Amino acid sequence: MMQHQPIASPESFTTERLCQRMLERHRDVIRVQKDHLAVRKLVKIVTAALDLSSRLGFHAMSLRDLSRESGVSMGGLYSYFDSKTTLLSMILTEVGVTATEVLGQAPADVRADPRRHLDWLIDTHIRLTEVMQPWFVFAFMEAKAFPQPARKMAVDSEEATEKIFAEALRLGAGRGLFQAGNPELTAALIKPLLQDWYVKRAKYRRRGIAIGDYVAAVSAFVSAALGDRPAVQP
Amino acid sequence: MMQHQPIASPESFTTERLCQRMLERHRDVIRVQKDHLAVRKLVKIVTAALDLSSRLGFHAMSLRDLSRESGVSMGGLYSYFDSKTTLLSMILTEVGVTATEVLGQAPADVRADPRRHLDWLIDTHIRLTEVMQPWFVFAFMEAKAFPQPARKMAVDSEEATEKIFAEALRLGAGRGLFQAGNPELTAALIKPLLQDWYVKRAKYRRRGIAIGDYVAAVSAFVSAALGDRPAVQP
DNA sequence: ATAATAAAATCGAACGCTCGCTCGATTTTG
DNA sequence: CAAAATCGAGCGAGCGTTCGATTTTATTAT
Repeated sequence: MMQHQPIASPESFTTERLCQRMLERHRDVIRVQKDHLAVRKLVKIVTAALDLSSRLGFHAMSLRDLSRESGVSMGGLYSYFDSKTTLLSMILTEVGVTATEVLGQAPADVRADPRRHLDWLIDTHIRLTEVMQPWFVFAFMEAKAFPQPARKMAVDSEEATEKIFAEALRLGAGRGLFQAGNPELTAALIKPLLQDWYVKRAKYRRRGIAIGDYVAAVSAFVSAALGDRPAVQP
Repeated sequence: MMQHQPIASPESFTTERLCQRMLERHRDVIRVQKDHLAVRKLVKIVTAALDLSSRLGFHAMSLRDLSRESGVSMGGLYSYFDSKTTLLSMILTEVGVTATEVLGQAPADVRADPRRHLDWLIDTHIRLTEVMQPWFVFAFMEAKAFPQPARKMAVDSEEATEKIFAEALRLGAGRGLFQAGNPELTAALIKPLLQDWYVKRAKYRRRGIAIGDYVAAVSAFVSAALGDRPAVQP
């Protein structure tokens, strides 16, 4: 608990840690008091919820399904949320907060160089969504079913990410590194390239494309589009 | 009925025509016999279904919602499908078939030039999904809820589209027009750029980005990434 | 034109079932 | 042995679906 925590890298976001953060954030709703018990069950519940939702969608998942799959009784579930919709919001919140937090944490020296910053953003985004794949798919697919406040948060989180990209592009264009006539539009086009990795994860797995290949491909694709000449031996 | 039909352009796929095709394809399930009556109601039902689904998802839409919104009674709905799942499949089938059909119809002279073919594919894909936006969003979002056969069709349709892109890329690379080391992966990266236009349609509308701007941006982005130098005055 | 009529299309109340959710009884924990 | 955590049967509401009654449609006879 008190141990020193390194700067959060994508890999550090295990389900366990995410559920810990979830517990802290929703202490008012979660009625179980002992942390170690609460986290242990939360992991079971959230894991089952993400799994069931990914198969048929959150709405199609009944709480009886969730109870069976997680091994927590119907009544027990309601010690962790006060409605099915609250569970939805809790998961989404965690995704939004984490994404914004991680992507805003580029080291100063990386941020100073727009070219490196862009590569760092691409790499970090893809690696984070790889580690939290079920979470991100959930947020992406169920976003429309959110209650108003959570929904706005999802949109804001998406826009925040795009802003970070647009800022790096603008800075790079200002220094004559990129041809980015319209940084906002270019950032908007980079986003779906990153999202495809988790939205269509099964496709890339089927084709045997590893995460490193994908990062490299997106990175090359983007920098070529920006007018960066690919690195060649002199 | 007997009138001469031009080569299908994206714009020709009105809801009315799509429902006509839907009727022909599902004559065995649809119990209404008079075509003009059937098409008129199908338009109402499908329009309402796409609208309601886009708001909360297909599963969350009850048939009472659909009945109210479409103006067709509960019993009446069941003259047009034999289960809620069948309605889902009917809409998906129409999307898959139409996409494959339209994108495979590039004129011979266009197909002969990989550069033009690529631009044609980008332009046609975006314009088709613009005209059929609710349909494509539906297929994209509800794909996981499909019964096995319809689901496979969705995946196949997606792969078919990508194959057409990969083929053009391979041809162009062979002629030394593009740097496309891995046509499959490049095609896989182009796809989400096209999908973003309909999946995040609201975002682009909010930002005042017109379809022509988007087509141009994707086209420029892709050809830059492929090593095509942007056209400049000599 | 109009009225009569059989077929087609439409309707909506009713059925059985499953849903989200609650709460008193029971088990586990420290 | 309290307090905390967990359980699962039971509640009312709303679901997808059905089906006999009713209205609309297209055709025929006047």
